[in-house]
Amino acid sequence: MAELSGNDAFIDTDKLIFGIGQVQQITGVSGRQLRYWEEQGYIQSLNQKKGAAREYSLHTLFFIFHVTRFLDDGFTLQSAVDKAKQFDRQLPVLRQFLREQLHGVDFQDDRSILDFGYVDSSHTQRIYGIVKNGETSFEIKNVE
DNA sequence: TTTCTGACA
DNA sequence: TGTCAGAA
Repeated sequence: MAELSGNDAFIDTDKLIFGIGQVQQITGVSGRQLRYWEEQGYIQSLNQKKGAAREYSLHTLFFIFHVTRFLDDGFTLQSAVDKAKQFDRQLPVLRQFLREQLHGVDFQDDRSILDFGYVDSSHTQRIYGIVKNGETSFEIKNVE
């Protein structure tokens, strides 16, 4: 039985690795830049062996993608990296919150309803997240 | 063929 | 940063 590290995901994302060529195709960042970014300590590749072909984790691939987004927004490389790091920090928290508080999703005619369960321990109100016409909102309903 | 390092414009 | 050379 394969062992899943990190989280309880069905796919062991730690085993999803990409070569520098793949990262170039996916993110649009040149190999020259990737090597430079690594040299500057902005990103990290898996095998730090000298002369060996670089490999990047899925996490790093995401990180690089986010950096390019902030770069496109006009940030300097340094601040784009900082922004990407901040974004990275949010992911575990967002995952945990959704995993524990999102009880289900209902699809109705014109809208989707996310069930976030009871508002508090009195169990008198339930809170829902609404997605309708590309807009989102909350709704609280009494459940006597 | 692809990637690596180092170097130059 | 792009690109080129010479070596894995």
